[in-house]
Amino acid sequence: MSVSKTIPVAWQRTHDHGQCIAGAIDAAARICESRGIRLTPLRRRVLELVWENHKPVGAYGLLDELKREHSSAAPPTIYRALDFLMEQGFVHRIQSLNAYVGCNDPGHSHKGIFLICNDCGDALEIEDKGVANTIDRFASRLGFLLTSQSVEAAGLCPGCQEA
Amino acid sequence: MSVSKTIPVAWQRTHDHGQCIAGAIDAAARICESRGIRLTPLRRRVLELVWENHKPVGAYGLLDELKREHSSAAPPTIYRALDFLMEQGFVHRIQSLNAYVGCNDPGHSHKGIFLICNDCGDALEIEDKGVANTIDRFASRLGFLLTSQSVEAAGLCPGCQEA
DNA sequence: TCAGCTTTTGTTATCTTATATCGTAACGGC
DNA sequence: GCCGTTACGATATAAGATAACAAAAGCTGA
Repeated sequence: MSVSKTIPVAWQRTHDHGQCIAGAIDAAARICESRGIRLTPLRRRVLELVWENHKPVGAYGLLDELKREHSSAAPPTIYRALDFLMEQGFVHRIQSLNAYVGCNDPGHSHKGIFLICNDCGDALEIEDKGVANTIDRFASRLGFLLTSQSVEAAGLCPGCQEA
Repeated sequence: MSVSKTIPVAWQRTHDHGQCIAGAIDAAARICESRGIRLTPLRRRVLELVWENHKPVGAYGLLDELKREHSSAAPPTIYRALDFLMEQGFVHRIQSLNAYVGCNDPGHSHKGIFLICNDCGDALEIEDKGVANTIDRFASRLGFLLTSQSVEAAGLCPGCQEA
């Protein structure tokens, strides 16, 4: 894969999928192993499908793909798998899109930021402590006990601005 | 309204609704006036309904309330009104709840943070430049052109922790 | 090994949220 | 008063998510 000079590398990371999928699945498998839980064929396949789309995908999009090879699949099939994958931190849900995307860095804190392109639909996950810490400070100042947070920003990615 | 000593005042702001509704409607009316757009009776009523619930409300919840007095209301009625109110910055959408809430401070930047209580369902809007600026910096560093952002944190508010 | 438990998946139905589409009515400038 | 624009009415349907219960698969220990 060649890297354009006009587009920051960090943005392109999302597009660099070829080998990433296998890596992500392997990582998930190892994590499951170490946690003593089961990455069943179904769950593994859904995780693959999430990664094979290089963009956030809706649950029913995944379901359509899964049905091609697994005709018994129904909405609960997908949602159960996604719930599992999210609990384990392998997949993120993009709230503003009702869509799901593979986590670049499972095992980590999951307090990332998503930059979502309104044109091409791609989403870049940024790991950052700064925003999360600011939110933490606000919460504790107000006596609020945090359990999760979601930071999403939408706009136009470098590639789509050119067009 | 009395202010508990164990709960930070800022959190309680959300609950102080009595006079706020009229104020919010008036503010919206003035802003519409100055922008040369129309706060029709329907739109005004939907804005009131949003405020009358002191928590984020779903579109179909609003629709049920609207139907009582306006039997012709249907989903598009509510969604059109909400779209208008959001465009004008009078109402926020809470992505993680698919729900809508009045904006404490229309006319302002709309780069707030929401702290959402998983127990009582209340949402506190915090105006903060820090998080927004951090996101802006990330975006411009990556060449991303921002148009909107959504920062939501969930957990337990002070009141619900006591229980 | 197989009985009994836990976890996962199958199956059907239903619920919630949101849009598409097309027709009609109200408003506002000229 | 005409006419373009904007707003609303009405129906249908898409899209997203969950409830509830049955069946199968995997694990565990006698």
